Amino acid sequence: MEEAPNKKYDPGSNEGKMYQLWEEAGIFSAEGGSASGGNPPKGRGVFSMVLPPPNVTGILHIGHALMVTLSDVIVRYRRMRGDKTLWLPGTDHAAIATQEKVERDIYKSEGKTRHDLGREEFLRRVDAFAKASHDGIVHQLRKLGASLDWSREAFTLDEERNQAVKEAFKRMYEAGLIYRGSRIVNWDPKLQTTVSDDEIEWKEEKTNFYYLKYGPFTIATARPETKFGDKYVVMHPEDERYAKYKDGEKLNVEWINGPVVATIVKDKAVDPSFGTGVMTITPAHDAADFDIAERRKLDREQVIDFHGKLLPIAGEFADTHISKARSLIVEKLKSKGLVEKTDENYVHRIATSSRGGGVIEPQLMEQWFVSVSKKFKATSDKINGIKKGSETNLKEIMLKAVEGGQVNIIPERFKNEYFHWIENLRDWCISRQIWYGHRIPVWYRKQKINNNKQLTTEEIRVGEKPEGEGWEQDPDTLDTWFSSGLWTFSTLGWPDACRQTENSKLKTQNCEVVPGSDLAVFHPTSLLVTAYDILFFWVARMILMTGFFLGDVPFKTAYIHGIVRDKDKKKMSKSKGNAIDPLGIAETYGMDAVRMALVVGNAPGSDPVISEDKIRGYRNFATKVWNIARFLNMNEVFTADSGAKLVARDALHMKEFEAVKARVTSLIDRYQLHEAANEIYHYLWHTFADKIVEEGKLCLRSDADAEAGDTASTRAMFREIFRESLILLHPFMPFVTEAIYQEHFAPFSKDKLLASTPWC
RNA sequence: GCGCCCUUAGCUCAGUGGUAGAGCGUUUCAUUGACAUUGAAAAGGUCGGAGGUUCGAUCCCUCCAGGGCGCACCA
Repeated sequence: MEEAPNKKYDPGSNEGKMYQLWEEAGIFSAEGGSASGGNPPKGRGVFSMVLPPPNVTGILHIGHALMVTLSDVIVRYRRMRGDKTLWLPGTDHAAIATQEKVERDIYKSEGKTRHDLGREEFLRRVDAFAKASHDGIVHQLRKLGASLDWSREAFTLDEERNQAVKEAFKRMYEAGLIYRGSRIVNWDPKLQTTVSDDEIEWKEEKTNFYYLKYGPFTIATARPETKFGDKYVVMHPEDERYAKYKDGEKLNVEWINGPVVATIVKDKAVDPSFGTGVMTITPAHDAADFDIAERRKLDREQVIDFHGKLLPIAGEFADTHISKARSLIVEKLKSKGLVEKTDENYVHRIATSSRGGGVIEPQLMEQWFVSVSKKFKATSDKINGIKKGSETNLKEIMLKAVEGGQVNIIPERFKNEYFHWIENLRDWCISRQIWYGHRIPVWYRKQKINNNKQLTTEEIRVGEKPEGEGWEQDPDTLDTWFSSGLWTFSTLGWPDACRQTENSKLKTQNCEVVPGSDLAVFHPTSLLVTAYDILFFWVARMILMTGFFLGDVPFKTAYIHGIVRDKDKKKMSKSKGNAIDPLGIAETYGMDAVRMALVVGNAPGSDPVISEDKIRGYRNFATKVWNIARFLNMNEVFTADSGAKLVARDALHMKEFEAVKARVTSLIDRYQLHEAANEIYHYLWHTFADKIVEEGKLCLRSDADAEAGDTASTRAMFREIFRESLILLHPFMPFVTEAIYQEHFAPFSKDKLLASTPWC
């Protein structure tokens, strides 16, 4: 026996068609997208978002699907509400991540390093890889149903964004916020570059803790291999035990490679209760030691080179890699009788690079930094607590923007983490010793900049390549987050859309926004949807950059979602093999089902657990909705007179449905998407289908028993509730709802597409 | 060390100051004209523990236990 046609909803044959329909109708464009045809009606606003640009390191994973779905639900809703709606797409060059990926691939297939290929050829390879990734990502975003305005697509490393980066660098440099400094940075000897504080992963390690004799003192250390240059011995000024030693006093001590002159330093940084209360310091390889050296103007000497090998200061151990040196040095110390005891169960934490897993070696290096505490004059009153013209700094801007409520973070608990992070924030090292990324827009002639020397304009230029001979560009590139920090406004036409005012004294940041430009219309953006793992990397830095360049916030609300977990609560990742590929699974169950599974039950900020079972459950729901439509169609509901007078029972159903509409609407407005989706799901299946339709069947079938008015009333009620249910469900399950709408409603509606039908 | 979060049905998670919800799983029954990707029903929870506030607490407060996370960090 043959099956009835279209018994099952077939996502495969519908989803592509529906997306094409939307794109061709131009409804995703900010100009034509809203239900009112572009210009927001009175009382309606403007709604804008940028897509957190996915890294061009490969394909999208389920976490992207989550972010895209949550965003798309809201964007589609706002569009149906009649707002002038922009959702701006783009991709991120992801500097270090992309470079590393390509380097690995090349090494695997050709056995060559980037140095073998040379900068130019290597960058060509990276660009080719990035282009391919980009194309895949764009394809995937369409598959996900993302209603993005493709006419405004951007890339963090394209020409416009490069202009923005150069301009931003220049203005910050001129304001004194970007400076070249010699500071302790996190050096990754494996990748041969600095990494930011936030890219550090701390790992616990059990190791030996050596108590060494240093003249009359005993010092404790886990890293004897760094101790060659130690000539300062530090203790707390009020430590009774060492009261007889005076600050600045010099002592001769026998040390690893012979006698050295040790200088006593009394400093409160030492904790008298830890170890022996005395330590020697290694300012070139430890941030805390460096602070002391900086404060007390002490010498600092590099002991370990950038490849992790000991320098000549180590004497006989010079050129030995630190991983091998430790045991050798301990042997020597023992033979000299300098090892007092060894604690074998010492647990401490070592810094590793989250990019490549290499052990970080703190190094004293010259790098470019953004100062988070240097004062400058505020250029606007837009952030509560900071007055125009008053002195402020980047830290304060980041703090006040959230504290004052200009940026609302959902869920609220992330505010605490954010504040905590800012309190401890140090200057941001923005230079990277890699090739892929925005080259630092600084040119030198004759000599390089250094923090002790002021260079003239004959020696340094910032911004654009200067005319004339002999200029050489800084070889480094910028931290990828420098360009993504500009994202909300670099994508909207900054700096061109923001003319600098000639007569302003605050030339560096101040500018006038060109009326009618994207920047004027859409910035600050309404909402940012992103995962909590980049709260500091990105969210905080956007607030920093926008605060400085526009005196404003980048977005009014940040909706922070979690990290997708598998059934065992493990983070999904390709390397673990537990990842669900959103597109692969959607081929089986349909993208609508994947989207619902990502939304329902996933409270803001918490980690959603996604399993194939859950997706299958919502696939069943899509089929259910499809079959409701089939049933109603069989019973001539869609061709019914929608103006029929409703009998009391049907009017009651309508009234109850009004309450559902109100709840769904209010829940979306409050970003309770997980509840909103659940509400409409329940209503459609377990109230409308199971109760109202089942009950109405009698009325439709046994015409003999029913009054004509009853039947007409029931049909009209079915038609209206179902039509509006499709509207409520559309942001969550856009494909199946549009397919049903096209088949049964479009010919009778003056609006052609469900996606641009006004919200009910 | 400072701070945050979680602990609810067998599993994974929502939720609320007033008889507890979803997905999946389990049990029973129904079914050839929307849908077995179904329907009807059932089993299953003293909402981590102990106090407190309240007419009433799973929800608010305090403490405790277990788990997770952020930041800082000691040589």
